[in-house]
Formats: sequence, C-alpha cells, structure tokens
Amino acid sequence: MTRKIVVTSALPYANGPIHIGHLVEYIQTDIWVRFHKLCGHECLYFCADDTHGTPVMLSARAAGIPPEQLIEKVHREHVQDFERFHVAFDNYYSTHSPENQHFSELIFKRLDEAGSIVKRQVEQAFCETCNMALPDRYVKGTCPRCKAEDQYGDSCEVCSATYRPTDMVNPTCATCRAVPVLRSSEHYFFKLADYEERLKVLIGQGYTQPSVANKLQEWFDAGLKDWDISRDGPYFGFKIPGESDKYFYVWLDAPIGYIASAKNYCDREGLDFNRLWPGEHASPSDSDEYELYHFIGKDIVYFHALFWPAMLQGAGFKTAKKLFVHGFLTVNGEKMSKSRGTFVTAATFAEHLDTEYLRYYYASKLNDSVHDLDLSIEDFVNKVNSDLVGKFANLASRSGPMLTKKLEGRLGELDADGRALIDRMVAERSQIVQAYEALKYGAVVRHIVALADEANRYVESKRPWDTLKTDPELTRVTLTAVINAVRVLAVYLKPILPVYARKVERFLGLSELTMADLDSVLENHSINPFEHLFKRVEAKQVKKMIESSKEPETSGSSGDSSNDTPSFKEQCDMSDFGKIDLRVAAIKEADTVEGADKLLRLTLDVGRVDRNVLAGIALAYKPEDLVGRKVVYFSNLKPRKMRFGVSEGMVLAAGGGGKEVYLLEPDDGAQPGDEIR
RNA sequence: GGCGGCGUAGCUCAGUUGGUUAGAGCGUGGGAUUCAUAAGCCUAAGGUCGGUGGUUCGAGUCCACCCGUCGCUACCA
Repeated sequence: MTRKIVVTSALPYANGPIHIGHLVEYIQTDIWVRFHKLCGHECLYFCADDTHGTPVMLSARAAGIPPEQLIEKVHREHVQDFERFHVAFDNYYSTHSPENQHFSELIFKRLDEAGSIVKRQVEQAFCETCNMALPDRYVKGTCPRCKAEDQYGDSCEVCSATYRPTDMVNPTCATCRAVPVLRSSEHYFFKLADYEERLKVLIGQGYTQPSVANKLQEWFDAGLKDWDISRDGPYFGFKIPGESDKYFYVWLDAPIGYIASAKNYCDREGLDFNRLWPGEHASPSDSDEYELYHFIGKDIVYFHALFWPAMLQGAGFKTAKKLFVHGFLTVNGEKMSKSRGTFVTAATFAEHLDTEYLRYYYASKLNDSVHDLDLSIEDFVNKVNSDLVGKFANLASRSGPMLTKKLEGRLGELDADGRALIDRMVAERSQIVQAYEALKYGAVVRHIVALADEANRYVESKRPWDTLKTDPELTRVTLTAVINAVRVLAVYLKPILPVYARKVERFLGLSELTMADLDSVLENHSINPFEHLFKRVEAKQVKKMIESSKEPETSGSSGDSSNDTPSFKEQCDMSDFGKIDLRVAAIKEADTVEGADKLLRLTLDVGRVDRNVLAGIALAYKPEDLVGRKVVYFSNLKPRKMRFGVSEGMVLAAGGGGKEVYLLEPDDGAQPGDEIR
C-alpha cells in the first residue's frame, strides 16, 4: 500500500540564522521524510519562514530596510543552510504570502462565526518615542521582586519571578530607553477553553507522546486561558479584516504557514489541495487520504498541542495525526553558549565540517522521546571516524578498488556464503523500517553498524587479498558479496546519509536505490572506479569551528548588547529620599521559615521596638550566623502580608538575589534605632 | 515547596509486557594480521544498574521514601 503523507517542521523565525540546535529538528524530520520516500510512499515535506512580529519589524528598522527586504534576505540564507545539510523540503515558503493571508483571514473568520473570538480591553506598555505597543520582552526594567536591574518585562532572570511589564520598577523601552506609558486597547482573544473537550479527545487518540500528554494534563488542570491574538499597529503582519490598525499576532499566522506552504505547492504542482489538507471547501471527514504530521521542539508544545489544533477544529480544518516533540540540543552537556563557542550556526558548521557528519551523529542519538540530545565533541569525532570511515567507507574501499584494479571491475555471482551474508542483512529490513517509522534512529544506526561489522568480519574470514594470488575467480565471488553488502548498507543509510548513498550509487553504477532494491542482488555487473566517501575528522577541525563561533560574553545575563555604562535611576531630590526612613537594626533572632526555602524570619531590634521581617536571604545566610549582626533596615515600608506571615519592612542587601545576597552592615558604633541619613 | 522528567561501565547511550552469569559503541590493555581512507579482526579489563526499604519464586525493570539533577510553578517586602 502506498501511503500518502504530509510532514512539517516548525517554522524558523526570520530574524536569525539557522544553528545546530535548529538542525536537530530539520534533520530528524528530513530523515523521516527521506525514509518514507525510500519506501516508495508519497511523502511531502513543507516548511516556511516565520516572518511576522515585533522582532523582525525592529530588526528591519535597525537595519534601515523594509521588513520585506529583511525577510527576503533571511529566506535566502535559510534555504542555503538547509541545502547544505541536505534538508530537502518539497516546499519552503513564507508566512508573508498571499496564501497565508487568505487562510489566516479564513480561519479567523470561521472562528469568529463559531463564537470563539471575543474582544476585550487590555492595558499595555506603550512607547511614545517608538510609537508602538511593547511586547513583554521589549520592556526592560528593575525586577519588582528582587530589584535586579535590566530585566525583561515578563520574568526576571535573576530570581525567576514572573510578572507583568506594568509591575516593573522603572520600566523602559528596550529599544530607545524611553519610559513607556500605559495605554488601554481593545484586543481580540481566542477562547481556547471552548475546545478543552475536543482537545482532550485528540490527545487521548495519541496525538502526542505520553510524556507530552502528561504535561498537557497539567495545563488542562490549571485551566485553559483565553489567548490574545491581536496586536496594535505598527506591527509587521496581516491586518485584521475590518480593523484599521490591528494585526494578527504572529503566533496566529505562523502555524497557518504550514497550510499556506502546502497550498502553494499544490497550486504549483497541480495537486488537489482540498484532498491533501481538507478544510477549505470540504469537511475534514471527507478525506483521510493523507496522513498529516508535525515535528516540533518541546518549547512550542503549548502552541501546537492546544492553540493550533483548536484553531483547526474551530475552523473545520483537518488536524494532524501526530505531533512529534523532540528535546533541545546541549553541547558537551551544557546549553549552547555564544561565549563558549558552542552556539554554532549551520553556515559555520558547513564551512568546517562535512554536514553529513552531523546528520549521522544526530541520527545515532535520536529517539522518539522529548529528551535533550547531547552533542559531545569527543563522542562526535570518535563516532564519525569509527563508523563512517572505519566501517562504512572502509568496507567499500577494501572491496571496490580491488575489484576494479585486479578483476576488471566486474561482479560475479554469489556463492552460498555470500548469499547467506546478504540474506542476513536483508532480513533486518523490517526491524530497521520499524525503527525508522517509530523515530528510533539510534536503534536504526545500531542495527546498521552491526551489519557493517558483520560484513567487515566476512571480508576478514574470506581473506580476498590472499585468494587474489591463488584464485581470482573465488576472490571475485567474495567481493561480489562484499559489494552487495555495501549496496544494502547504502539503502539502509540513505535517509541519513543521502550524499554517501549517491556516491555509492555512482560507484556501483546504479540508478537511485530504493528499499525495493533489497529484493534483488547485484550480480554480473560492472562497477565504476571507487570514489572517496568520507574524510576523517580531526579534533583540531572541531576546535577551530568552536573558536570561530566564539563571541565575547556581553555584560549582563541577557546576552543583550546594551552599553556598559550602568543605568542609574531617574534623579530625585532630598525630599524624595526623606520619605524613606532607614534605621540601624540588630538581628535578635533568625529562623528558617517552614515551607519556604528562600525566606528567613528575622526579629530586629530597632531601638525601643522589635520588628519582624521576612527576608529572602536563606540561600545566602544561615540563621545562626546572623544573630547579633547589625543591618540596614527600611523601617517605614508598608507592611506586606505574605503566605508565611506579615513582613514589617525590609533589610537592605546588595546582589542579584538567590545565593548572591550581601547584607549591608553599618560600621561599629552605630546603635539599633539610629537613623541613616 | 508542588508537579513532572531523569540518574545503567571512563565517555555517549540500549535495555522490549519484571525471568537464566546486565548490553553496545567509543576509549583503555593485550594479540594475530595488512586488502583498505593508520581502516578492519580476535581478546581482556571495567558496573553492588543514585541510595534505602518493600511487593514477588524472581526487579535495572513495579511501589514508597531519600539523595542528586533538569524543567515548569509558587513564596523570596
């Protein structure tokens, strides 16, 4: 049975280059697509650039070009990066396309008709200088909780607090540093909660891996919230029909890009889009002709397991059969880092190393789980050299040249031993196919390597270099088996190593190998001169690649390139300072707080009175070390009710929070209760 | 703290519904070879499967607790 399959990878954002982290997904997906094509299935692979939203708009502004020009440039770069890594999309399109606009408007309209869209006023930060509403990430300021400076508007990287930009102390616009104002605006919302039951059914049908389903259950338990799907202009995106200055939020039209890419392909290739992805003119039940699959990373599960299928359901479009979620890439066990040089772009990798190495390495470590995948440099070098060079390439290179140089390059026929070898290798087919299908590429690779080992042992046992002197025809028989083994391996490896497979095809004088070629053997056939298959990797080359990827660590933890002069707060006068009553206090008692791991309960001697303060310093100080110490106490801060009691003011400390807390201490002579001026 | 994941040889990872002496690759030691891109072959060493209890005739595999680690989430005025 010929299956018809449509596959997508997540749309990379058009604001930066493809890097080796992205490539986990594209390589994983591409292998799956190539595998299906190898099996003779109709398999179409669609993707596109995700082009809309504030970051693209601002990048274009900064570059002094229109966003259209920016995304065009990035599109070219992305296409080139994917080509280098042999990621073969059937269509690589753009969300900034007429098709995408059409489907975005259509889906929005249908969701509206279904009563799933509501309008509501929201308060948001607005920068009058930039003349735009500021997304959370574009507001910077001081964390309202730990007072760390230069934090994003949604959460603090120092103390991991989450808050709204409007809660920040001294918020500023991240681009121009102006102080944003609060503005009220009407936004459109998608009522996600209306789809809870239908989503649960979908997930119950095995839409995601079980571990992802568990995570989704947590979100269901927490309650599905309405999703803000509009943004006020100026915004780079599609205008909402009937509105003069409101646009679809980038995350609304991004996944619709899958549909747009498919539609664009169908129109070009003369395929019936309505059968491929039913919904526009037909109801989903009309056709199950095509199986639909999405590949994504775990960071965007919420969008693809909740918003996206709900949108499709609400608009009457077909939803995917499965969502395959993978983990992140780590390098040498750590997060990719620009300063360590492990943030390697696709282009840089391709400059230094054979891109098939990465395909092979990822394949050898990928499975169907959402676990992070570690690129261990040492392991990478070993695996490439040992498997690709030592096993696969070597098998061909110890048989092909001998045959072409000494035996006219002509295969003979298999004897019983040779037939047995090839039969054993072909017998693994169903196991390998199953493992490919189930995304267990690590198992695929282990199977194939074991077969290569067996073929290498076969050469060893037959010693063709000896028999060549005594019995050339027997040698021909041996090498016929070995060449057939090479051919079988090339078929199995083709989804992972398409270039290697092409070279083997050329060397063996064959046309495009497919899985069906395993049904036959190669006999009485002439082969071409051997061509080099893989070069060894030197650790040096990898080091060089890492070196050229290194960027100096920028100040601050955000990786942002803001200048180095510390930003001080707005000026104030003595009367402002006068409102603040700072006192010397002595710590009389300090205790841990039951149920709070960062809080200490301090009893302070503030002259004639005692005060109770809950201080977030438990990670930095032990209670017993604090008793007797003098501290600076903010006495007239309004008492705050907390889960663990009321805190009357606060003690002053430097540091970013967490373990980085350094209490201020007055010099000797200061007495509890003394005013600090 | 809550929820969830993870913790198997030096390294990277397999271990199917619990079933005989726990596996692979790389790396390391030894050996025999030399056709081959200094590749390949044989062989050895190396693990109380994070810890402690429990269920079971039997547990890396199930349960509880603990430790470590990661993610989300909460207090941290």
